[in-house]
Amino acid sequence: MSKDRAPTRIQKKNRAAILEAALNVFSAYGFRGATVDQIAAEAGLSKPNLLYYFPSKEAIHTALLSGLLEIWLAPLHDLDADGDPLEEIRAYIHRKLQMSRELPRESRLFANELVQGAPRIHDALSNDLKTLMDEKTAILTAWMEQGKIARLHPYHLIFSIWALTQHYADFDVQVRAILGDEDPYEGAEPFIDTLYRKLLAP
Amino acid sequence: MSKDRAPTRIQKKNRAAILEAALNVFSAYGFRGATVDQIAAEAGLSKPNLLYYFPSKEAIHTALLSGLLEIWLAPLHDLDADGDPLEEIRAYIHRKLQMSRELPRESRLFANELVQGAPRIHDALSNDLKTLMDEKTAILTAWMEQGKIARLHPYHLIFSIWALTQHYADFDVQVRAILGDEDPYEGAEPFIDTLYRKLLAP
DNA sequence: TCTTGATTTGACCATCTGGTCAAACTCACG
DNA sequence: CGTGAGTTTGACCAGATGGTCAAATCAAGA
Repeated sequence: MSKDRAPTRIQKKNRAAILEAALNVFSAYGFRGATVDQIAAEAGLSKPNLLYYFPSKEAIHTALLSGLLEIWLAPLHDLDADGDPLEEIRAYIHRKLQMSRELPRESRLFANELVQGAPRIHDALSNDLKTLMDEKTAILTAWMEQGKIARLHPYHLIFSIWALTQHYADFDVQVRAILGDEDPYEGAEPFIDTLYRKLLAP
Repeated sequence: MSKDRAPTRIQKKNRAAILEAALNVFSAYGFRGATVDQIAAEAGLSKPNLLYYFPSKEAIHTALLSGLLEIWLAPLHDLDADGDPLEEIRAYIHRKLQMSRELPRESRLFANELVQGAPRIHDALSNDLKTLMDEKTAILTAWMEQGKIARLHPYHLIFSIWALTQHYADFDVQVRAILGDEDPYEGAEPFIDTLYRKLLAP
């Protein structure tokens, strides 16, 4: 592979195809359960060809995760201290729920990693995520002290939003086994909205 | 192994040791990520000896899951139509949260399975779980119609309880990366209690 | 104690899996 | 075109993994 040149047309196409395929396979089977052959087949490449673009299975996984982490945390990043408290939080919830609906594979990719102790993203959790959390919970705390929203444990407030929204992507099979044909998000959206409206009222 | 006789002392001990070891390993690495050698070592047996008690890796996993499913659904089973609505629900939440705290491995065992599409317990979800859900949501709906609790989508109400309680077991690493030394359940218990108190008020 | 069934194990096997490599092929550009 | 860099592949390898088996060891009742 070229040393440091700008990526060729083919490189761009194949790298993208590999990451897309890896997202499918890793999110469905976990790191250990996924095989390089499977990813290669799904990307329409031979295994050696895939390994021409990424040095190892681990490298693909890392590239995927770090590439997606930013997207994943973006909604929380957007929480604005200067906006209307209730509206900001509701917007955050709305974006998170939308992400569960539109990016369920990404959600399950992280879920797989987390359930198994996050061996490959432990650092990102303790650094990037922790920092972002501290920053945003400070905003929540300020709102609480100003009496703009109910006084609650700010960390658990965020946890609850994560839990409620990602549940629908991560445990999709279970939700659908119970709801049958009913669209999960049809009911989830108003339910969660009501929940936080009641919870956050000062 | 004996055909159908009562299990010997040794059989009892070893089967129990295997299931205990398998719970550790499967919950931490998922089905595919776990190895028979690892389970055998953790159970203090040689691999062939382990396979003398269970015919295959799959069989161990199945035995574990079906053996635990009952325990797992017990709290919901206990929800009593004749009790006080709010107290019944709060007691259910309390039991679920306690299970997350005391049986995190079991929670992650199911989480691993669910995130990956529940290939091995799909039937149990559509049958046992679905049946139990329908039965219990009927109770909730009745309570709502009697004006004893707020009118909400009963399925999503249960989902929310699952999501909020299991989050602490399943994504333990993430929670701890953020809370540091603080005991997650210390804050979670009152937070969740407050949440449902506000949510369910008619 | 002796015997018989239960238990344990070392050696082994087939398959899968991540990864390598040299050779072949393709493409873009002068 | 021709050429060199970029791309692709068949063949291959070492180690891991699930599982088998015959032989050895152990335990408990007659």
